[in-house]
Amino acid sequence: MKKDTPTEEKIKEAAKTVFLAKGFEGCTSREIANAAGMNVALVNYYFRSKSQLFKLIFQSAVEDFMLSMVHVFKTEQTLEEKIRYFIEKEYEFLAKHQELPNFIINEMNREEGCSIEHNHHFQQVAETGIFNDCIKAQAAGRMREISLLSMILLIMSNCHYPTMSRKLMQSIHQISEEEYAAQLASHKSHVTEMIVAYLFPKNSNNTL
Amino acid sequence: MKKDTPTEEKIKEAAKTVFLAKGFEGCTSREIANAAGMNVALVNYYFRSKSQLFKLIFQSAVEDFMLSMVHVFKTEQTLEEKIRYFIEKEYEFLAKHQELPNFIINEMNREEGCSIEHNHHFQQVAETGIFNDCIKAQAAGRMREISLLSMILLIMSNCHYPTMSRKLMQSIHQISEEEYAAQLASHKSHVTEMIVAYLFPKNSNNTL
DNA sequence: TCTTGTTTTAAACGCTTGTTTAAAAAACTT
DNA sequence: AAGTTTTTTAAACAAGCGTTTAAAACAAGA
Repeated sequence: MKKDTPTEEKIKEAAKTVFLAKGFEGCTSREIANAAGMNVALVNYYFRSKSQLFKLIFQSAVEDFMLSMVHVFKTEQTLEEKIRYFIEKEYEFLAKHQELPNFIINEMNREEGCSIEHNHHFQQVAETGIFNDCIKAQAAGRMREISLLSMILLIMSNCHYPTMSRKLMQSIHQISEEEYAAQLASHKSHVTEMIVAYLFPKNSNNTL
Repeated sequence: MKKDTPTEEKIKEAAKTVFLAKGFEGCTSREIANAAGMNVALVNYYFRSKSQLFKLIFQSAVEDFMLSMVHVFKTEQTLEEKIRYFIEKEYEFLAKHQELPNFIINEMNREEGCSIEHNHHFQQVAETGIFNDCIKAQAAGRMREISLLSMILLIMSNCHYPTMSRKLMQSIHQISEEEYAAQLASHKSHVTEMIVAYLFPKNSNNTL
């Protein structure tokens, strides 16, 4: 992997910012070039086309996304601790990368949109052994019988949606950016306790 | 409210389909006109501009969205029953209008995007008394202490996200549209039990 | 049937889009 | 320093965009 030129790097950075904020169709090549302080032609000189550049950014966004999971699941903890820690880290990560879930989901839904490179990333997550741990825990009766998909959906839904619907919720409840961020912090605890209580029902020390 | 002409109606219908599928920036005036089998100029003749037409569609989408809630909350049931029934109806509704949550959330996030008309719709939901019921139930200790925003987030997250992330989840788990739809059905039960168990912790008959 | 007003059409408008070009500037190489 | 390659530039390209126009087609009343 040879090093990128400074120009190449600046364009990539600008592209990431602009694409994440506005999506592929919501911005122009010139907008990206301006954000990078470069000539428009350089976008095509270094990346051939707008869509080629987008694919690059999209793949790296998916990578960011997945790597934050892998890191958590590699730790030495009980399954329940891992899930608690994961939700914690996910909220932390999403606070820094607010547009990421929407960006990925939109792009996947778009016609002629990018697809995720042959589940290579998901493979990495699987290799942490997290899913095997779940299956074992279920067999031992320590964890509720639930499909992996459902489990992932439960966790993702309650982590991603609150960030994705930020503007909608602010509008509905008439609250500011800061108030919403504060609400998210307490929501995170609810989410954690709710999911843990549901997935590990034997630990019935879950009152108020 | 005077009746629309057939042409006007056809364009609106086509616009709803196209806008919901591709978003404002993802489609063209000509695309909408073609879908309606009409001349491009008619879009401007009847609706002045593409964005004016979009605003119309957006507002009606928000209305659909909210009215499905109002209907459920007006029924005569206990709070717990209402929430169960709501999740049931919401999954049913979303199966028919898959693009709706993404459409609204995207539009709210877009710069220069539409905003929701001064919480008029949310007011309607509030008028069903559902929120007062919650506050009362919390005061009586029948319901967990949790902010209204958090409660709404819990329910919305677990209803909307599974539909919104359909393509992403299919790609990750390598399953077909039909398989995913089937999984959603069983996921709905998990979501219902999990949320009800968390919101009404005294009914501790929630084992496996 | 002629007149008036409305609806529909094809064509054009000016502008922006992604991309290419050909020349200028800068950076290496020997 | 001269020659060669790489990088950057301003300008242009065709295509597509939202919108307007002016004429044609249609409808309704007198």
